[in-house]
Amino acid sequence: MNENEYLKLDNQICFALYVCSKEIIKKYRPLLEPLNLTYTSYIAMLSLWEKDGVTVKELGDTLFLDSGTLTPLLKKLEITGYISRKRDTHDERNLRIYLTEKGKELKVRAEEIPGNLLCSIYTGNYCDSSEMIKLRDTLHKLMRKFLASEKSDKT
Amino acid sequence: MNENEYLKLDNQICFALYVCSKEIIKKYRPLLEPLNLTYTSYIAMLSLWEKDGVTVKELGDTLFLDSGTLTPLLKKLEITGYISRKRDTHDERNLRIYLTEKGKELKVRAEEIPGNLLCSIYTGNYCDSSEMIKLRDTLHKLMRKFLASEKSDKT
DNA sequence: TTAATTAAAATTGCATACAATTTAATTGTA
DNA sequence: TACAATTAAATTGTATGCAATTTTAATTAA
Repeated sequence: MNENEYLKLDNQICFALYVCSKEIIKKYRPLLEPLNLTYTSYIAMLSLWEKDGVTVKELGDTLFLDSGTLTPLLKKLEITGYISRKRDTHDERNLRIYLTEKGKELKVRAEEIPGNLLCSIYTGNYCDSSEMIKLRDTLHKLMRKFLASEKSDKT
Repeated sequence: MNENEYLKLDNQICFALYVCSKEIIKKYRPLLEPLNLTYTSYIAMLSLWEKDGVTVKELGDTLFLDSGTLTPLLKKLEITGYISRKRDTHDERNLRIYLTEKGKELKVRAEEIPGNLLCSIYTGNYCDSSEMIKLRDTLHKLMRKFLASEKSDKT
């Protein structure tokens, strides 16, 4: 690849990631709207369905989001009635997020979403399942790198 | 993969794309700041360095962005002095974007960015170059799918 | 034990993204 | 030729994202 090629849009991995991420998120919209969720609140719920009672900090570490994004998002989820926000009794700095009954019940309705979404992506013969698994694994390797480099930033 | 697994965050390809895209864009920031560019204005410049004189619509098709995002972005690039915006003489609906001399000169300074960025991602032994090429190819397949599905949306 | 430091959320300000609507220009058609 | 339909930008409104700062609580060190 010569000098000039490096600036070509087609060679930018980040641009491809950016486009694919945005386009898939657009496809989530009609599936999430009936549940009163946006994509960001959806991944927050996914995380909480796996483990709730976590602090904003812990949730942010999992979702790669900071309090500037999470605070208003979680306030809305509380208003919608899916979660409650309570200060930790032992350390008042921590705000802990708990699923409400309504929030727990939502999981059942959410279960059909991944399948519906995959339908709109997989169909056709562009990508087979093994290629998607390989994709996910490569991305997870990258994510682990970001986690590691964030730690070293603090040093 | 059983029912419950589908909602696990680790199995969401979109979440992995979303995180990787955001984290890489963060790494661009310090490299782009000296050039007075944000990530979005950077990809707009990348596209214009390949081909300028295009309409907002054409640029939007290339970047997967709409006029709601591009109009304010391009106005800023015009103020910075990298581009000029001129209505097409033959069809006044079209706004054509041209690089200024300053905008063309910027390309030289931008040439070191892809290399610097890759350094901050590749280093270590998590991802080798062939894996990144495979990643890019898979993402390009997905992008072509999005293009195709957008066309069919209009039908 | 108090002052300095650290830590977690919240806040502020700026830059996207995009759906939906509006405005202006062009095209197709009766 | 009028006029409806279409098209391209721009505008409006909502929801992020994140850097930087502020606020409050807890911890550490003098």
